Amino acid sequence: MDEQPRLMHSHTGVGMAGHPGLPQHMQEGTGGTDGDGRKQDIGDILQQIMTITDQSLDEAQARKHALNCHRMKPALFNVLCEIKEKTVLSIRGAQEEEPPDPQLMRLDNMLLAEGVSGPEKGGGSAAAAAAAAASGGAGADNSAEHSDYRAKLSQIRQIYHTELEKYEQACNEFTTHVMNLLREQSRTRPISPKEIERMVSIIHRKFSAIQMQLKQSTCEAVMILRSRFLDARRKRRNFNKQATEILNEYFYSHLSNPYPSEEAKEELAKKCAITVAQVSNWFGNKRIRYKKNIGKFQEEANMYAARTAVNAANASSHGSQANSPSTPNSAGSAGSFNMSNSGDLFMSVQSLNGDSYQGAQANGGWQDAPTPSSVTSPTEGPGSVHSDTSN
DNA sequence: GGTAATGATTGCTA
DNA sequence: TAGCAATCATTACC
Repeated sequence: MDEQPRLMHSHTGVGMAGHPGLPQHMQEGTGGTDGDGRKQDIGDILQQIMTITDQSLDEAQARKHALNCHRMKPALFNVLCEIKEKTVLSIRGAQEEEPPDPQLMRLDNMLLAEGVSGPEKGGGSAAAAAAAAASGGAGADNSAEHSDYRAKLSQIRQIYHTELEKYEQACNEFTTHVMNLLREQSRTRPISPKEIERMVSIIHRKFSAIQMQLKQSTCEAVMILRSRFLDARRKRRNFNKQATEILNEYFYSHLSNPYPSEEAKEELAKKCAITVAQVSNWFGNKRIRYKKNIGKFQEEANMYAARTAVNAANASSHGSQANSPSTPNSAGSAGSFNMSNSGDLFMSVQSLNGDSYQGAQANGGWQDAPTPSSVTSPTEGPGSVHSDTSN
């Protein structure tokens, strides 16, 4: 603001006539008496402006009014505006041409993808569906989780839009205020419409920085929500009874070597409607918990052994009726897992007969257990179990 | 609310 | 890289 007197002062010495920026009507007739008169006018105006601050308020007001009504005032303001454009504002102008902020673009894209900005339907539920699919959760619980996720996302969306509206309103109000102020001031100091425009864009940039903060916080909130939704550990569900039974059946029927092959894991996963990784986790947990407390699992082991024995017996009688005794995979509920004819079954039956069910433990905690394929081999019999335990 | 059970994760090892 | 051991976090049950 204080640059104005300096500008004026610097140009008073040069003289307005003949100045490259001087409008035609101010430059014409510089050689005649009319031209001298105009020079005198401009000199007077500038002199009055320069001394206006030395005067009392009333005097200054009166002088200001007189200046405003002066016939040369519009021309003088034009010149001053042009000078301003060519000096200070041109430097600023060069800095204004900035590419769109990549950070802001990322935030906008994310908010759009998550359904926070953009149309109400679609993004959010799509994200929820994707998240649910990624979590690997099954069936009934998902709908409740979805609605919970959507409700929370909707809350975030609502807060975001309310805040955004507030910012936009505040920005508009402030912009209007500044524009009015500058228009008002343009009566007493040289302010071009271009300069007002520039000021508006500066204000908008300041407010968009605030908007970016809002977008960033919203993105963070969505990220937290998503991570909570996706975090399987928080949303742990016990496997259903049938799945646990299938896994236990396999475990106790392969007690001498409870290490299912990849194929067996896949088969179990399919049967239990869980992932292969979950099958691996389950067997890992089961092995270690069984080993730590065999006594506790004794009853469970006996139960599954009895069940497997019954299944094997049924299958055997059924097989003899069908005249096909050499089809090991047909026996028992475990079907393709080949639980009949295994050494583990022999051990289980032994335990039913009152023997201690320590066979599996006797092989050194499975440290020297044979490979899964050898255990599940149809040719394997009780003898192979003893060879296992002998290790 | 306390506790056991259980599925998942992490760090380490062979 | 699979498996072990410890641990975490949640669920189920009392």
